[in-house]
Formats: sequence, structure tokens, C-alpha cells
Amino acid sequence: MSTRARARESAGAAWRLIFDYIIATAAERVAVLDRLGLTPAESRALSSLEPKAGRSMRSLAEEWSCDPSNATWLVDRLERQGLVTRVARDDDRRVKSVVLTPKGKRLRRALINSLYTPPADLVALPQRDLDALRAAASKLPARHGDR
Amino acid sequence: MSTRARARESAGAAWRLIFDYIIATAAERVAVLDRLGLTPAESRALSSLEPKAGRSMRSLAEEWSCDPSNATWLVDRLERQGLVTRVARDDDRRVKSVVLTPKGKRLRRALINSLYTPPADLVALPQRDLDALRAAASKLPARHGDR
DNA sequence: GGACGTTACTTGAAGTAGTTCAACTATACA
DNA sequence: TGTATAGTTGAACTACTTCAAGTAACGTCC
Repeated sequence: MSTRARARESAGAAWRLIFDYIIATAAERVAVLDRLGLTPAESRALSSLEPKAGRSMRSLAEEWSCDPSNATWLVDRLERQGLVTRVARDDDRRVKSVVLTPKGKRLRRALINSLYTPPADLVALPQRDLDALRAAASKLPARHGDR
Repeated sequence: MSTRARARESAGAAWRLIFDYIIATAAERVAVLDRLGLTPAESRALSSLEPKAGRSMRSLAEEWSCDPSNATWLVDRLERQGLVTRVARDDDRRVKSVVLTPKGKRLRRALINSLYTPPADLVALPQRDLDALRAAASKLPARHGDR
């Protein structure tokens, strides 16, 4: 068997297991959003907003690959919940900078903390496996995509 | 540091990396569904249906944790697309068995094949890491949850 | 410096996907 | 004959998407 084919086989097996595990734990994440009173779209929006820097509507719409009017709609929702504010940017008054409020920052932190908390099954793995998992995963590209 | 705390730390780091990677690759999976003409709910429905055995509406509604009427609605959609058929069970004529048609089986296979194909970044990892990843992941519970 | 095309964002209307609830039918079971 | 169960129907609602049209601010070219 070629080196390449061997890699594909191992990667396939690993991916399948990981993917299944992600699906199996999906309900926990739904429960998190539920508890925080967020829809999936709202949670994605929240995690797109860094606590320090505001972001233009356009850049958000691009990250979410949606229509600008959709971004307006979603940011409206967040604004009505007091999670973000819009501020017109001084250098270009067409651009609205979407900024997290203190409440928004707190909720974002709570959201990320919950989602980043490893499921119990994972913590229960042998330390050797956890280290290997971490080492392997750290070599994956940390694409700053639609998170 | 306690053994426990160390596990939590490694698991946390590993989980965070994996989680980010799953989010980063989410668009690929959306593209798969798109290509196959399936909504997320339909794809979940399809993968709940084993090619060999039919399943009652009730058991489907339970697996999807939704209202029975919701299951009716979803299965209606699949049936209209020729992916499943309903057959009344002989031993209890109240129960409808939802069965994949040949077309449904083919589509399910295509769906699972696509989703189980590991992303290129993963295949590109060193063989050593892939083996470790696979070994670690195989120790996770393969909960047969909402997949 | 005033008209002109462009860009950022918003508004409104229409549509799809999915959820929830209450009411109903048909079958089973006691 | 009643009561429970499996499934369906219909109505109302939320979350999201798409598209077309509109407003305001910017940049530029004469």
C-alpha cells in the first residue's frame, strides 16, 4: 500500500470516529445555546465579534456568507437584546461598526467557555491519548473561518 | 497538578482545537448537503434510516426529539422525493414502518460517503499523528445518538 | 464645487424550513 | 365498551433567506 493510501485510510478512520463523536455530542451544544437563550445564528454572530474591535456589517455579512440585509436583520436582533451597539465610523460615516456591549461580552465569554468545555468522555481518556490528540490536532490549520 | 486537572487541561486544549476545526470545515459539509439537494433535517433523517430495517414514526420522532407531527412532516418530504415509503406493519396496523427506497439507499450512501471523507488537511497530517488520532478517537463512546 | 457612479447599509415583501399545539382517525388491547 | 397508542392534519409561529428598491455618504472627474 502506498504511503498516501495509508494516510487516507488512517485519516478516514479517525475522521469517521471524530465526526460521529461530534454528532453524538451535538445535543449538549444545543442545550448550551438553549440555556443562554441564543439561536444558532446568534451564537455564530456573537463569536464573530471580538471583544476589542468592532466590525463592519459588510465584513460580517461576508464571514457569514449571507446577504447584507440578512446581517442587518441579525445584528438588529442582537441589538434589541442589548448585546451589541452600532457606531458609525468616524473616517467613513457609511460604515457601521458593530461593537459588543458589556452584556454582549459576558454572554460571548459564557458561550465560548461552555462550548470549549470538553465533554466528560473526552476528559476520561488516558492521558497518553489526550496528549497525542492535542499534538495531532494542533497541527491542523486553525482556519479563521466562520466561527 | 493533580492527575485529574492535567487530564482536564489536555482534554480542553484538544477539544478546543478539534471543535475549531469542525467549525472551520462546516462549510464543506453544507456544500455536500447542497450538492445532494438535502436540508440538514432531511440528511439527519436519511442517516437515521438503516438500509435493512424500517423504523416506526414514533421511534424516529424520539430519536430526533421532536413532535410526532414533525416526523410526519419530514417523512412526507422524503416520501415526496421518492426516498422512503411507508408500510403499515402487519402485526400492528397502527404502526407505519418507514423504509428507504432504492433511491433513498443510494442517496444515503452518497451522503455518508461524502461526510465520512476526511478533509484534505487531516489526510496531510504525519502518519504517526493519524495513527494516534485514530487510536484515541476509537476509545470514545460511539453513542448511537442523533446521527 | 457640483454632478455621477460606487459603496455601506437599511427596508420591505415574499418565501422556505422547522416547531408546537390541539384536534382527529384508526387500530389495539383490556 | 372503554382507554391507550400510532400516526395525521391544520393552524399559528419562529428563524432564517433572498431579492428588489431605497437612502446616505464617499470618491472622482471635469
